[in-house]
Amino acid sequence: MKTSIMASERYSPADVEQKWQSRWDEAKLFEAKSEPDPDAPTYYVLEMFPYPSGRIHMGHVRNYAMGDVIARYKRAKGFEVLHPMGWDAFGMPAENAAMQNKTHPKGWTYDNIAAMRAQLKSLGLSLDWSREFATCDVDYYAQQQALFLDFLEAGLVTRKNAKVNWDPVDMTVLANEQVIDGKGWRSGAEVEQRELTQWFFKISDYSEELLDALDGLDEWPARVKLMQANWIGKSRGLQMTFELTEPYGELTGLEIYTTRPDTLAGASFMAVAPEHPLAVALAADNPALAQFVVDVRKSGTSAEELETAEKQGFETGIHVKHPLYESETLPVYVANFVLMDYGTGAIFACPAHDQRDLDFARKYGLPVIDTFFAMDDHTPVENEAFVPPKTETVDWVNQPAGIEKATGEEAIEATIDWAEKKGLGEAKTQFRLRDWGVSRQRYWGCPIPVVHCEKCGVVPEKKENLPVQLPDDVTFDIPGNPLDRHPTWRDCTCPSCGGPAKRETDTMDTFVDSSWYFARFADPTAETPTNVKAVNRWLPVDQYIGGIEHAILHLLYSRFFARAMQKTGHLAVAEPFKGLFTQGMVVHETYKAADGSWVMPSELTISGEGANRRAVLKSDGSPVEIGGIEKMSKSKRNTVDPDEIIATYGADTARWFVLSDSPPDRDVIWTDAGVQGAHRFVQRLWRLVHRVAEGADREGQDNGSLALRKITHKTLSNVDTMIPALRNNAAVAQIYTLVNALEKGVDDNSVSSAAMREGITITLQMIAPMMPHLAEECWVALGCEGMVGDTPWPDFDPDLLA
RNA sequence: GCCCCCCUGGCGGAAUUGGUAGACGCGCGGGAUUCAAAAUCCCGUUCCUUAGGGAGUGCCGGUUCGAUUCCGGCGGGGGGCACCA
Repeated sequence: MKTSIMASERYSPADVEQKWQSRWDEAKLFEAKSEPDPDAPTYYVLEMFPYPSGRIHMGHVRNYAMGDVIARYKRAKGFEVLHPMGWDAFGMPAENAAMQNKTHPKGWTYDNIAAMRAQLKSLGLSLDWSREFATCDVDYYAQQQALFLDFLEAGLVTRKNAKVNWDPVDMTVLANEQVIDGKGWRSGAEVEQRELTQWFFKISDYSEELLDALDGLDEWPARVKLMQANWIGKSRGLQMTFELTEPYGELTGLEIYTTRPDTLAGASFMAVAPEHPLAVALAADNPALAQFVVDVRKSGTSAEELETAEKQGFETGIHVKHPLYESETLPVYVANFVLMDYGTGAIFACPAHDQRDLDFARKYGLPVIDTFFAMDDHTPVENEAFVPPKTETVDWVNQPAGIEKATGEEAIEATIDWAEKKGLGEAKTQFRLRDWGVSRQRYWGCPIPVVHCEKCGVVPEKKENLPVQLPDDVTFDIPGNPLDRHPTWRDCTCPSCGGPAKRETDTMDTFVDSSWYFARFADPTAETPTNVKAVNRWLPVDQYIGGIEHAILHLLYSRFFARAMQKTGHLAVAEPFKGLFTQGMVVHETYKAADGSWVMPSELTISGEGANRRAVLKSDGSPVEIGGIEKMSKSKRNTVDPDEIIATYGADTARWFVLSDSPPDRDVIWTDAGVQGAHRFVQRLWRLVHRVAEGADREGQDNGSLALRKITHKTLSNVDTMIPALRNNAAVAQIYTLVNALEKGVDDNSVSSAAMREGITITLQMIAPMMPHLAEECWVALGCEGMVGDTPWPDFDPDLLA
């Protein structure tokens, strides 16, 4: 059957794209085989799975288009490819929607998934939909509960008290970023600091390993590794005890931690955290101190508040001996700027060399000792502390270890040695990384599978009793966790003594759900968390792609989880993601109407250019201010709906545009002109293919054939290195150059039909990962065999590269 | 405050290891086609210029036969962490 299409006819994506999506489906082209050829190399490409908010946005289009290029390319290269999709489906938005719209989180979530699945399918992604799951599927969270129990048994989970932000109206714990100006972001209620017993994963046991193993991740962006290293925050210092001048009860000394023992000679006072055992003990007998502790606690823990919070202290009347000068003593304060959960919760303060200590010293009239550097231009410390440089050599005076000329680092090491020899303290490595608190006082999450028994205490649920399933009959008409007030759900039998008991009503942080989903994709129906054989065949993920905003939490938690799963026998590898790529955002200009409201791009007309660009409302022609280029967001109304773009130009144009303009790790600016340019190329290629097809039997003069073949193979060689490096913008530019040459060859009839056909065929194979529908349709128009999506990647001829 | 990254035409950006700066696209200018438009095609497009050239990758300096690329300083923009002692 031959369809005759005139070269003047325009390519119509609407007619074509769905057809090819169905054909790929029918051929099960993208399903990873369950019994694969053991000799075939495997490749696991994964994009961070979406939260089912309701509709996809351009960021999704970019993310999934990038992954799809790799997946289709590797497939053509002969790899057995796993490219799955799922849904990060638990979380607060579903509950907020339930409260606002009187829906049920479950219905809301699954409706959203259905809508977004259809949208994703319209993009023509080479996804293995047979492996799809949502983290709120009972089958998934049941296995997550099994994992939790295994972790608990392996000593990777602990239960302890933690200070949290408590919203007394919504009756829930809030994350720091949900506290705005000391008030709950939803309720507006004054947030309280509460101490609650919470479940924690002991990620801090792995601080050293998570840090060291970063070195081995050579396919990760250096930036992400650095951010994780900073977050883990390893520091070396001295832990030492300052002797009290007279014992307080049992206590004879105050243990502190410092990373700058070299500044010991400048010590002027001591400070302990309000939660420090010494402070607590003193407060018991001292109402003024007790009141001080309460006052200090009232202030929030958010970043902004801490930044502006003034240093506050309470003089305890207790003193310690100065370790260097027998005759001197140092007063001990309780201070709001000392953190209980870092180091020992107590510090020695050296105001001359630490800004915080200086601020405190000036406020409370404490001495500032700045005489122990023989700096040439030594100026006395006033209101700015002098921080001794770590890597520059300076002259020291009165240095405890007797140092005279050394860098800060050398001085620190020498002082630690000195202190160890004198028996004052010992070298100690501290990490900033804290244990991961996973308890959430929420309904729409994975129930923590433990039981509270009056007789036995906290008891893990038995595995055979899993899953602990969320009840469907809950209401959201009053604040708080519906699980807490459910009439019967909490009632259960103690797995230990068989007596009556109550279920834990906290659910897990949704970051837990996303910390192992990549392993579940290897066999999403396994009756254990992972099918060990399958998971070890596919993992680690060869190429993981997602936003930089997950550089720390999600990626670090997943790295911890892989280790925990390794320890509990669910996984063989410690690092889940071999290659990582963090893509930039899709950004767009913003527009503001005269009344200050944001205006959507589709509501206005733009004319002129440069300084003369003007925007007016389509409705009434009133002027609109053109604002900055920002991340697409609903609040700024600068979004472009993928559905509309697909309806107007087709999925291929949208994909081509987000892949072409900007380097993949940078932001791409969405512009109408850019999309039209991308679409212009779609039509150009379509016309070119037909001109070649129609001229197939016409012999060219052939004097341009060799030159064209050289360009063809050079382009192929370049694209072949650019696609695996995700340098799609560069690959696109290469393809443009080739297409320009092909058009020229057709125009001046200077190329043999064989060389022309080779050029156009290779072009189609190169664009197939990016614009798969167009490539298939052109493939047919040229009369090529089978589907281009099922055709091996072409080899370039090295002889033609010179 | 600490840590890190970036800076190339009107715009997004190319330039494999230090070797022809500005590929490719967008925009813009001119032209062709058209009754006209859309669509399409062709030519031009870093700046200055006395038309022979000259300058040029944020600025100043250095290394080098040669620097967008390496080193030092300054300026501008962006990001991460943050009372972490």
